[in-house]
Amino acid sequence: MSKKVRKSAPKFKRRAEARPDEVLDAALELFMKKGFAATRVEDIGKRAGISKGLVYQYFASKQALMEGLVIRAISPVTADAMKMVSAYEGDPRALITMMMAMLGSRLNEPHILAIPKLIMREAVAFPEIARMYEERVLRTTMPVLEQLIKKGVVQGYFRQVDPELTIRSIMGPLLAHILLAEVFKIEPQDGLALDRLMENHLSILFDGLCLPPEDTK
Amino acid sequence: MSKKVRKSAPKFKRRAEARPDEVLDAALELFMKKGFAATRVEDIGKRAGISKGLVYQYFASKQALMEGLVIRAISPVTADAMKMVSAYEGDPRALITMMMAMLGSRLNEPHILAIPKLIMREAVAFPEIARMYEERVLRTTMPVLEQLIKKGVVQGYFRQVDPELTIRSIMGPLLAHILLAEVFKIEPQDGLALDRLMENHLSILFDGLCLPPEDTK
Amino acid sequence: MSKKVRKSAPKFKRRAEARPDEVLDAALELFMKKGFAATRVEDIGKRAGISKGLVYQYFASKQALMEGLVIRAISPVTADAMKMVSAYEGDPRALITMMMAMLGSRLNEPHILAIPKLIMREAVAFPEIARMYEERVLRTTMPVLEQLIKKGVVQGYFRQVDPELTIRSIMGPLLAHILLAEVFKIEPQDGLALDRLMENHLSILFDGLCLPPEDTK
Amino acid sequence: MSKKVRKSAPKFKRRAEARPDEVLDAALELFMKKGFAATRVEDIGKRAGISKGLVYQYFASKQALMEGLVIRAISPVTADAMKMVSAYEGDPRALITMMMAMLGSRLNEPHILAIPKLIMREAVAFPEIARMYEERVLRTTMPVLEQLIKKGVVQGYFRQVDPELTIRSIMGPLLAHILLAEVFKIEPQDGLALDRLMENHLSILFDGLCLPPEDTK
DNA sequence: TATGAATGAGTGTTCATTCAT
DNA sequence: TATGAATGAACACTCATTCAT
Repeated sequence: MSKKVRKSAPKFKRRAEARPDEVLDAALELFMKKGFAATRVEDIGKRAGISKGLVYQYFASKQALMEGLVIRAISPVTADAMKMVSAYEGDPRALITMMMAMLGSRLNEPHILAIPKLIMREAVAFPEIARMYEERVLRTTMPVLEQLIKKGVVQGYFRQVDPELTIRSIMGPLLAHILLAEVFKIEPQDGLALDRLMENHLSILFDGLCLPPEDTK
Repeated sequence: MSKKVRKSAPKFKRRAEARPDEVLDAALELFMKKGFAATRVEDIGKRAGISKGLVYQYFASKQALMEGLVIRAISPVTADAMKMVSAYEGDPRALITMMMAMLGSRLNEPHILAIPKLIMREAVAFPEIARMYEERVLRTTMPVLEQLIKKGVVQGYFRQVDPELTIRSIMGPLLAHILLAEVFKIEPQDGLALDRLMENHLSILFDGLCLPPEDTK
Repeated sequence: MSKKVRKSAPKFKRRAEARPDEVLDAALELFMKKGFAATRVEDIGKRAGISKGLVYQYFASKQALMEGLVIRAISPVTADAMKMVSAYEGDPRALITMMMAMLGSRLNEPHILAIPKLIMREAVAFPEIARMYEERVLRTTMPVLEQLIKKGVVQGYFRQVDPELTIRSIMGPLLAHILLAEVFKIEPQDGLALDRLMENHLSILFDGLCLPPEDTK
Repeated sequence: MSKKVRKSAPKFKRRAEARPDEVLDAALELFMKKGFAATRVEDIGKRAGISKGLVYQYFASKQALMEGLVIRAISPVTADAMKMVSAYEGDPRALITMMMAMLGSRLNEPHILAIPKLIMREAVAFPEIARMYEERVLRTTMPVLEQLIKKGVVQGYFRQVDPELTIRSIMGPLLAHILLAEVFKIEPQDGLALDRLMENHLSILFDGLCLPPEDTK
């Protein structure tokens, strides 16, 4: 019974369509900056330019924001790229190089990069979300990439190697760099660094780290 | 790691010196399992077999527990291994292989592995800790490892490569595997997988992924 | 991470044993005065002389307070009185009169009366509690009371009447008075009123409202 | 009571006059089912087939809905019935029996019954409303009913009894039954039960519970 | 040293109420 | 007239931290 009547002048704004997306943007930004637990729903609202209560109009709970973030990020990632890859027929090295470059530049967009970073961080608190990400992203991409290696082996481009482990060798430094950069704020010349890392890395992968035997002689 | 809660007869007198360590063990276990924010100080005490209040006798705050964890983990890692490495003179490939094996087996101990994983996760909330870890661990090890590559190049074992980036190429898959395994619970045949991954990875690094030119002909 | 350190001087008190009971007393008082929904847990604590947080040490939730209230009230009511009744052998009118007097005086204690009044009010919001009350109190007392009427009929004290409905005729005005008094604040000379009501009521029940036939002639 | 939510084609033009009534119907239904506090204004609107905002066009606040409910219920009850009663001249037992029957059947209509039940429940939160109900309903009816008893005594139909208390004896079981039925969901054969209760009750009241003296002899 | 009772700041969430459209 | 987007006060509940014992 102790409801009080409004007293101060509220300022309304009204503009409903793009809101959920803006709220997700705000949530992502804050989750990244302070972590899920330390982010207040009210602050998400504030950053999205709306009130706390309106956030709940779009997302049923703070956790639903987290889920919404992942859902939104998952769809576009998967299908197209993989279709292209599985249709490719020539020298796999060219494709791998291209893909790594593309992936690198994609992951350079904070918007995209943020999601795997976020999942990585909050996976313990949200096992279902990590599972969902694995299911939808990893389970889709890994087999295709492994096929790529297998074809390369069959067609005589590569030595006999374990496809799955090789994929990990290829992707590993990229992921490790991203994740460590996240933690240790290696951001100044970030874009550059990533390109150079991948170039160096692929050159090693394809040519080997060691000097070729004939040069050694 | 697997401390049980003492409930009945305490041995003789509580060896108070070992306490902080047991508290840290408990904290580490819980921080790993549920994350820092979701772990209650009381539960840490319970797992260490003491009361909530006594935890505060040893650590001034929950955050101090986090710091204590990192402090404790940092010292032993650095010095010895690096001294050994910088003194090494022979074929760097052998040393790298050995080191990766050693690192892999060390990181297979959950006790050791937990710290970098924890830092990775909670770095956002504890920037100082991430900084401290970078300062004390990374800044010490990276230059030594880079020297190893440089020497390898100078002595004619390796091609001309960027030492820093190459270290990242070498370490990347190991780190990536560990971190992704963490998130996506790739644990069944974990130990094995890591060994095989490193073997495959180093073989690629050293020999190259591609078939040698004379075989191609 | 935004936990602040205590600043003001807290005053502790410490005295644990009788606390849950005191909390229930406070809760009962406030639930009666303002209703369940309008009562704040903090106010319950305040009235019990403790903090909000400590209330939760004893009762897991606000609703648990409600349940605790009913549990506490239920036990003493049932058994003893009913045992006495079922052992009684003489003129049931005397027993009924006595029981109504006793019931009336018991229900005059606000402590006792409050529970059925509370249940009545909040039953909609807590159907399980109403059910529990019915189960434990009504199901125990009604059959015994009906037996009393049946015996009275068998032993020639009463006319052939429906035992259950007759119990309701007997108890009805008492209950109705209590409940209406609650709502319409008929409290000034409450005690008196209730006694007089019961006396008048039982006299009517036993002798009938109408003049006896011989006086009518 | 059983208004359905209009979803599609609205008749012609909304007959705005009937709206407040429909809103009150919806409010009553929900207040009964879930209690005042647990009922959301939006749900009231939804059940009335209008929007939340429009509810506020008709009623200034949620509490005003409560008041409106009581206001609407109060008027029709009072005058007519009482006028009839005070004009009655014959054997008051017949009138009482008839009135109880009528009252019983009236109170069998959920629409009518709901108001006193609601007031009973929410009286604590709305003392003014309880007061209003007392003022307008009880203060009007009780004196008339008491007159009925007094006349019965004067005209030799009844023994010397306290009129007010006797009214309570007569009405008590009816009210008690209704209220307890409310709480404890005694609804299966409800209508029947009430009839039988009143029949049994009045028979006891008029003839007494005990066997008449001549039968005892 | 050791306990856990006690505190209260902090935050997720709800919902009555307002008002731009 | 009608809508529902928008607001923000209010409150249940948690838990780090303190301190009497």
